[in-house]
Amino acid sequence: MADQLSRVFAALADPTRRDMVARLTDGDATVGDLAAPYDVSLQAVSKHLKVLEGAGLVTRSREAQRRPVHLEAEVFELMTNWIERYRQRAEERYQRLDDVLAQMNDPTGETTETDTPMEGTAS
Amino acid sequence: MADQLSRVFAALADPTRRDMVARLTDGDATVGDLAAPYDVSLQAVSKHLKVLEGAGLVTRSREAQRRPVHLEAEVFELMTNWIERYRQRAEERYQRLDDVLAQMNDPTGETTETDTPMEGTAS
DNA sequence: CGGGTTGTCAACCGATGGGTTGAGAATGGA
DNA sequence: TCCATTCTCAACCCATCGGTTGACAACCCG
Repeated sequence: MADQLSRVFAALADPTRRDMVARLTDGDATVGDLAAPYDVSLQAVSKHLKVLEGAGLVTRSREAQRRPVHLEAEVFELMTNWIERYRQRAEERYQRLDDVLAQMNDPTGETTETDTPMEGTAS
Repeated sequence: MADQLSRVFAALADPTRRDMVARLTDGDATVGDLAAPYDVSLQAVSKHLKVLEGAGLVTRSREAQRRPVHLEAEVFELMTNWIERYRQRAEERYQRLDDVLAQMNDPTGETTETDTPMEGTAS
C-alpha cells in the first residue's frame, strides 16, 4: 500500500477514527464498545479498525468472542518526529529571515533586537 | 467540507504533499519550482497545492505571472496539540496500569515507589 | 500589438474510501 | 449439541482523490 507515515496520517484524517483513538486512551475496548457511540454498522467500525491496525496505531487480540482493541501510542512519535523536524526548520528559517530584514533596515551591523518593524514587505 | 484537523491530516497523508511541505521549509517557491522534482503535470501539482491551501498549511500570493507558495507552519500545532493530548493520556494510563500490576505482585500496600508518587489514584 | 511564460479551470478516468447489507466464522454457555 | 454473542468477510454503491489532457487567463516583454 503506502508507507507507514502516510497510513498513520490517513488513518487520523477521519474524525470517527480520531475519536476511537481518543477513547482508547481510556483503555482497551471491544469492537462493540467502540461502535456504540456511532450511528453506523458494526461492519463499518470493523473497517475503521482495520485501517487503524494497518497504520500500526492499534493491535487486536482474542478473548472469547471478543476482540479487544489496544492502542499503540508509540506510533504517535512517527508523526511528531516528522512534524517537529520541519516545524523547526521553518522556525530557523524565519529567524534567519528576521536577521536579514533587520540588516536591511539597520545596515550598521548592530541588529536592533526586539521588534522586527517591517514584516510582510518582501519583494 | 470537513474540519480543519481532518484536512491537515489528509493533506499530509500524501507523500508528494509532505515532500512539498518539507521543501517549503527552505523558503517560498513557485508552482514550477515545486513541480520540478516530480514526474507529474503542473496541473497535478496545482491540485496538491489547493489541498495544502485548504488545510491552511500554505498560502499563495501573486508576483507577476508567478504564484509564490508560502508555508504556514503554525498549523502544525493543531496536530501536535491533538497528538500530545492523547499520547499523554495513554502514557498516564500505562503508568496507572503499572501501579496496579505492582500492587498485584506486591500486595503489602506499600507501592515500590520508583517514581510519580501520585497520579494514578483518581476515580 | 503579439508572443512567451506561468499557472488555473474544466472535464474526464480509474482507484480508493466509507458506507451498506447479507452471510458466516469463532467462541462460550445452557 | 444447539444457540446466542461477537465480530469478520464479501459484494456492492457512490463520492472523493490523484492523475491526465485541453483550453485559457494573467502577466511581462519585444
